[in-house]
Amino acid sequence: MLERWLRGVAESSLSSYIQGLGRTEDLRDLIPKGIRLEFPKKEGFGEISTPVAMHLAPILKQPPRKIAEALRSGVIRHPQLESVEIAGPGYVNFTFSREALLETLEQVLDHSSSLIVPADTRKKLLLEFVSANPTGPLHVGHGRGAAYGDALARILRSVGHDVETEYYINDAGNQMEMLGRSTCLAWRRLQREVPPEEEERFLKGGTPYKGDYIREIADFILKTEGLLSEQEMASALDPAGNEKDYLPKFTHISQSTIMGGIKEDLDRFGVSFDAFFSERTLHLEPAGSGSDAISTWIRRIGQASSSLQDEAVPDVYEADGAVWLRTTILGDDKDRVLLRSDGRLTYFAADIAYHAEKIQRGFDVMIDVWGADHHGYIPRMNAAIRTLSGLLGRVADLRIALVQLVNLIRDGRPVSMSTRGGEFVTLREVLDEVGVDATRFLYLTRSHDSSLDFDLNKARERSMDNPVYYVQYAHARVKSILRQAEARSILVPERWTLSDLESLVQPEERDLVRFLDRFSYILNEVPQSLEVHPVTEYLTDLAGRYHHYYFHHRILSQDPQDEKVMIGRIGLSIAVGRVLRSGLEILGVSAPDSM
RNA sequence: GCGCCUGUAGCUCAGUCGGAUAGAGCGAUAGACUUCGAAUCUAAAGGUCGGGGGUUCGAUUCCCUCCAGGCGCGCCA
Repeated sequence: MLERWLRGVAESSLSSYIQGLGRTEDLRDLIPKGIRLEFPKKEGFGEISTPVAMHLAPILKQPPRKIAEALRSGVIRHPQLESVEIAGPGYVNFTFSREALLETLEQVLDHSSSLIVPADTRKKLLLEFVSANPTGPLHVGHGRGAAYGDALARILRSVGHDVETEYYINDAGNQMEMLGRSTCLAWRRLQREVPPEEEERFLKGGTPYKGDYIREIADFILKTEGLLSEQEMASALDPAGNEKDYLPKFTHISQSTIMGGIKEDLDRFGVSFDAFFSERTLHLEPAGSGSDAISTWIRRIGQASSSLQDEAVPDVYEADGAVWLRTTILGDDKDRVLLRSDGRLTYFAADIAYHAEKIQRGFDVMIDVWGADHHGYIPRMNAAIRTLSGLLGRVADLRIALVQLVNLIRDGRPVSMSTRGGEFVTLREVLDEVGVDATRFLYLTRSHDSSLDFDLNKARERSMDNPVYYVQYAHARVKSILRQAEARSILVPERWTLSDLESLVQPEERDLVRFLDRFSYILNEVPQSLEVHPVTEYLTDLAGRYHHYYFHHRILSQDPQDEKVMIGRIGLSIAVGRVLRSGLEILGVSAPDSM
């Protein structure tokens, strides 16, 4: 809040200085990135600092200290600032007045005002995440994507954006058939031995899905569908025979069972989606064959592009009996097939259709959260988006966030995982073991772009290795103090005024107040960076500062003479509690009143 | 072979799209509960920012190169 204000006055001060030099450019033209503001960690460099004078010096051909001086004289008259100092080669260090800081505290305590200053422009965003294939339960890797995507959605909403979240279900293609065959085979095994030749023939040389969940589904089918005669079984398992009747049934039951389990897990994890989008629906349209089919198909998606009806789609061509998209123009290794020579669409083609659909729904920005193993997919998707932009006549903005691997650690050793072999730790198992709060928080302590070591032993510990408890404890501590105050019948103001807070004079108090003010700033950085971990880091830091304060200054005084001081400190505590609760909620973590 | 991510204290990691003396936690060391919750706090210790070049007034940050680890390179999804 103070940061936002300071940015404004600094901009106008520098702008008038630049005009005074006889230059016609806008400040934004000279430094497109804007004025850089920093929060110095060291004492003595002010509360907010800027090296902007050094950035402008070579552009304006003026000495940095001179620019700094101009900036200083332009802002110093504001009562919000206690001092503005120029240091070193040309840093400008701002220190806020006590009144300005107390006013921000008053705002934090005002329940009618939001803790968070909204972004300048409200955008319509579509956030797609998790999108795990419905061929098996969510594992720890999906869990990280779920925690990240959900927290990102909450943060983007908290700063005022209009966010829709979506889960793309890959319910088409070979994998679904293989899923059906896998459960069918397992179901068969529940009745009698299956000779290897029969298994091989049935699976058509493919690799079946394994794992307990396949057997459980088979068991479920056995219970609901019963046994079949040997003759019926034989036809059910014959790849050339009766599979049309049986296989879709197995596929359907398997998929809906797995998807139901995924939704249960997400629900328990506190992750919700506005919509689930089925890939299969995209394959129903259109008919046709060859490059003509893909063109009409893409056009049908882009109904807005009526002017293109009879033109060839750019970058789409036919070769080797298949239809290709020229993705190499945007750095892909090779062009990619859209329509196979057998007339079926590829996964990529469907994904393009899906994104075309997104674009037409009118989102300003699409954000896709993918597992890191999909990074090779980025160039072709960017190429596709470019083609779609031309086709649909509007520029589409796609941002892709890759979530790196999760390494589970137990007893100091990595837990080996292999999805193919059905050996993996499910999200559900982790939630059973360490709980929702710790799991979510730990997933968000590192940048999504770095691989994460998830230590199951430490996740269960209640130590500083497990910062979720540290933060929750600070919140519980605030609540505990308030309970004490109530028990002692201390009169806490319902509506806080500056005079209630004037007693806050300690350096630790000032530090806390200005740190509370930074909450909004941290959240407002997220839409650009798409990084969520600064929020967990901020909360951990805030909790630490409060614990520190608590140990050095008694909040509830024994001495009735100190009532004024006590009220101020209670106010500060309430403010810390509000920000901690708000921050934890934004991460999808609970803020218990007692632990 | 090519591409993406990573390499910072013993360990796990921050480091704000080039800025001031590189920061936390854990672990190890020494301390603090007759007082608001010790799931906490305090103190000191710990660094050739993977190696080497380059650009710059200034590089952990940008460029090149090498080394190490992870992941990916289908008319699979």
